[in-house]
Amino acid sequence: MKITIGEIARQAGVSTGTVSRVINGKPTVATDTRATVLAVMKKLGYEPDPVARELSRRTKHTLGIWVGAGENRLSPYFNVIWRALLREMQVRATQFVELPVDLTPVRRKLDAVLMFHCADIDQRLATLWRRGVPGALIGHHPNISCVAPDDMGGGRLAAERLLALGHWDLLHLTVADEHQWAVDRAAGFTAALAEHRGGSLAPTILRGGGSVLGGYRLMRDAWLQGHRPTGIFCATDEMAVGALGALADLGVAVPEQVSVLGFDGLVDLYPGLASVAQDIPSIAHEAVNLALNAIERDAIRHVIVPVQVLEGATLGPARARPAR
Amino acid sequence: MKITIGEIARQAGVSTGTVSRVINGKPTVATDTRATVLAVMKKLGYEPDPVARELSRRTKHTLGIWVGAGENRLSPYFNVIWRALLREMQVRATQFVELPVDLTPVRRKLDAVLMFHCADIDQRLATLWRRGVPGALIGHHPNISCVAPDDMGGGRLAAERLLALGHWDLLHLTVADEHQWAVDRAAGFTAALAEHRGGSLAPTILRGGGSVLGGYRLMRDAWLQGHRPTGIFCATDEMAVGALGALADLGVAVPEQVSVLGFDGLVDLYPGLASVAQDIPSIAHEAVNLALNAIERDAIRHVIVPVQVLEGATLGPARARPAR
DNA sequence: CTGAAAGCGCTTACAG
DNA sequence: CTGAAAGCGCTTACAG
Repeated sequence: MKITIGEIARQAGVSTGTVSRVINGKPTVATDTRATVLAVMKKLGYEPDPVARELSRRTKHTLGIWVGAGENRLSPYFNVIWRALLREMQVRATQFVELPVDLTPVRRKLDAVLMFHCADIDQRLATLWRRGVPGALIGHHPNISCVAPDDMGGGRLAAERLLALGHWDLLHLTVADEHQWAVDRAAGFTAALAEHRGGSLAPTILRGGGSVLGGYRLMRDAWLQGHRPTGIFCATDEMAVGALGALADLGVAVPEQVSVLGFDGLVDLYPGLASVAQDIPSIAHEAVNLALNAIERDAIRHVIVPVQVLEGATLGPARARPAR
Repeated sequence: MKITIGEIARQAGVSTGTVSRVINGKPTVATDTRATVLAVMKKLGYEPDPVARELSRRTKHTLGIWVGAGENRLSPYFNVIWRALLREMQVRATQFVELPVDLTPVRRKLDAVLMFHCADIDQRLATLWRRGVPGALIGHHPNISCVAPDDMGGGRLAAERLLALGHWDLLHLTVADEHQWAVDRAAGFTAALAEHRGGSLAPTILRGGGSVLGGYRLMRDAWLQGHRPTGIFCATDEMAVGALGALADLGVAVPEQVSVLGFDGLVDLYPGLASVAQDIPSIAHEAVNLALNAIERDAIRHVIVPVQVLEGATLGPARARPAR
């Protein structure tokens, strides 16, 4: 039998109204009443039915997702985070609508808008402000609640992992466009290498397209121009896949001759790909949280979600350093 | 004011129960009563509230989506169809769960399962049959309701479009794996070329990986081996993007020297890409329909959704044929 | 701080 | 074939 609010109320000896209040964190509940109810809920493993909540709430929450014009909606990363967002909203039974790039004709009432960081973010925030719609952002901005992966820390982790494997000639492939995440990943990587105890190292940084083909071309051209790195850190897994493709075409053995480390954690992209993984479910969870909180005009919060290195077959010890 | 079932009932002069019955297509409604209600619904632009339906339905429908082990869940195509499916289920307020490759440990009751065609489809159908779970398939199979794009017809359309532009040396890039859709696209393409009034043509067919990189390599190698087609038909847009990348690297002008036509209609993948477009929203709609109908043990149906050629900048008239 | 009650928009036995 | 009524699982004024 599905366990409902009524059952909780019965076992806790209170009314369903009170149970509802504790579920929704209303302040008007006595501390010990709250404790009792919470205890019963936990004991029974109760979870509110999102469908019922949505139906009974007078004003339904609908969240708009506003994707920038430049965002590649077909990229694997976007794919994964999009699914995570939808799943999150499904759990909360929140309606969502994907907003067109041009918001002008949208008449529908939006309770809040979730955005990805994009070039014209300031303009977008102004638009929302004008319409009085609160929002949250996946990315960085001082004037709005944000959530982002720890790009800088991830860059450091990448460096540390490669250093631990003895790598001494590092290449960083990243995107030509000035994305904050790309800047941060490169900065973290560079900083950690500079601080290396075994002697300060500076990576070669090459910039190009962020897709598989971009990574392919960067890697191929770098190799043909004589670059012979021991370790390669790519700003995205897509670029890493491209780089691996180029290395394969060039007959370079991975990881024997060179190690490759990606960023994002989309290991399904390539069997055995090592990557600095984002915690995408957490990012999605926080993002929806922030957007929903923004409806209540909560304080602006900035959340940084940790990343971690996923080991893989593309990572190995560095080849020996030639005697100087 | 939101328009509800009660308002319809009032204006149609019937009870809400009756309105509900016509909404749900129950047979026990008089023909003219049904007509009246339908008319009022249309006049008011009424749409049932999916949340309310879901809540009041005694047994909630939950649809499982069972993705094959070999399916690339990060591909743009999968991406798009997945989103279309979720949107469809959102509209119907149907719960959905993504099923693990191994169904054995799944205890949750599934009302129906939606699958993509995959290598071990027979085995999967047997599993469902054993568990008494109905299903539907995106792809082809005689024993279950299916929906698929018109792959064969799309192959023909591709040929006809290229012939109309005067192309006379055709290359078809496709996947090495024996997917039914790939077989059908190639078959339609080949058949239409063979029937060409200006004289029967046979395309060169090259097989490789289905990704961007696969298309890149096939195209590059073909060109380096001396192939000089006037028109190229790729079995997927991803391959087309790869082929375009290779042509760019080789300094071949598109469409002046060679035309490229993809398949799927994911034009966001590459600005100006011409493609035989699938009607993905319709496919998703039909798929969810079939799965839901399967719950009622409806007859097996096979639906083929039409495709159409999307023009684009990668398509142009063929270069002149050298005198023989 | 808390309870009793109405209501969200639909569906579905139960009668007739 | 159709209506009246109960109910899905919650939330929220309204009283107290």
